[in-house]
Amino acid sequence: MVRDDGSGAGGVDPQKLWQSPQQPRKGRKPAFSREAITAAAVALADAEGIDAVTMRRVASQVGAGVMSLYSYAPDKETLLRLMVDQVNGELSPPDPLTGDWRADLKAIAHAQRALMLRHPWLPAALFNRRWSLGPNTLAFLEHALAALRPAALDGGAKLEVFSLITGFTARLVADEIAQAAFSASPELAAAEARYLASVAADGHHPELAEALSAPARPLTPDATFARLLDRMVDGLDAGS
Amino acid sequence: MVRDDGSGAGGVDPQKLWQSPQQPRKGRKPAFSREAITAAAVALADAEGIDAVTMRRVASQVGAGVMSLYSYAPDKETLLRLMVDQVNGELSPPDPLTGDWRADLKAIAHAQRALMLRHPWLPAALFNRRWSLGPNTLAFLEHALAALRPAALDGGAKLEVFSLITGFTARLVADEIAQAAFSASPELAAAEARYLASVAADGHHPELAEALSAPARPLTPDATFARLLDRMVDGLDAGS
DNA sequence: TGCGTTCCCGTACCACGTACGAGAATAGTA
DNA sequence: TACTATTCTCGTACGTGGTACGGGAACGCA
Repeated sequence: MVRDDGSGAGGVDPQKLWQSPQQPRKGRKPAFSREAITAAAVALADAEGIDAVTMRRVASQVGAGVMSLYSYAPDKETLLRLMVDQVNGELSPPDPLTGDWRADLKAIAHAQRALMLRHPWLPAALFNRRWSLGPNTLAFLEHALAALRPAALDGGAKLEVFSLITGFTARLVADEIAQAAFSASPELAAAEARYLASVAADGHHPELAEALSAPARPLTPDATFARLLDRMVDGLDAGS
Repeated sequence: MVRDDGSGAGGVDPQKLWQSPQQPRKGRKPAFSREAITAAAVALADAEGIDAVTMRRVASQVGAGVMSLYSYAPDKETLLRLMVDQVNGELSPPDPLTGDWRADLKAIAHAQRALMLRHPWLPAALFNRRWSLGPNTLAFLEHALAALRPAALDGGAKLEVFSLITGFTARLVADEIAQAAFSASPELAAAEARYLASVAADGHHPELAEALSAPARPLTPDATFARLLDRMVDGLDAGS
């Protein structure tokens, strides 16, 4: 079951998860691999959305029985964490650092945004579960911390900034994706527009009416993201 | 099924949902009410988490049969939207505006944070679904737009700022809640600490090792939120 | 060859959202 | 007062989901 809030606090010991004790020599040889299973799950999520990622469908995609998956991940929640870490691997190798930490931070955010657009389920997957620091995620975090080295921030603040930028990016990309899906359905968009028009006309929401009556700026999502990111990053270096 | 990404774009016409055509005079009288059902769902989510909100449990809580709920909400997704709008009603009446839009915006964010702490499922509920503008949400949005009136922003930018502040608050509160749940389990926290220590000691993550070795600042979540909020809001007024 | 170990996966259970449709309650009409 | 149309209630049932259980198959080693 997909956790919808922050409670529950994840259940698997990270050492058991990420630091596998290599192959023992005895017993039947594994017919599949954690990587292949995770890749199949990612492909499914990319193609049909996160709801398509069920244990049955992932299993059939890799040619395994359903319960075989449980030899590679103790539960579905863990499989989702593996998915997140696997796609984070696409962030390597990152752009080399320039020494300008603001510019480097922006480059990091842009790379994350591109990743999230490639895997539209990623923003929600990040929001819904606690950070799970697999090897790829750790590598990228390490890179981000290196980028922040010239900034006058202590360790905790650096981690905070990284989390903030990631969350900011996830939110904007989620909006962007939702907006795209929404606009793709003319009837839904029309219904929404009709509703907003009736609200604006009811006399109880003058500010909203005015905000909606402003001419829609033809800004691309890219421009909006870049502009807000600049604001946010430039606002970060005001001394504590 | 809980939507986990932004796709799917919600399915109910907002006019049908929010602008009910009052009571028709004919037919059997309703035994329950949308408000009571929503309140029961909210109470359940507050007490046991969002996963406890199932149609069966909500129904038994209000003393109804399961299928009776479908006379008041066409599906579970809609019930979740009703929940969000109902708790947004707790934001009224808001603090009066001072005319200092930055201060007013901060007050708005603090009110939202308090609401989210009271209803820990709210951040994820907001993140996972598209904005659903029920009457209470609209009233609060109207208030926020009024607060932004003195700012030199066009209509679209005001809406953007509101969305940004809400998302920022949701993210920090989600972290805060997750952290609290995590710390509440000594064994989980210990396992994580052990894992991080081993990562820091592996020699491949010097920046992370340094960041973690910094003495933990004894900052309260309140202070952290206030500090980051100040940075963010003060960074907003740099001209576009 | 046998044994211990590891992995594969068919079957089964329970919980979920919700479609269907029969029955009960109500208001308007004759 | 009957009749009827309308509106709501809710028991049953279906399909799908995660996953516990446990028997059997494949492998390394003695």
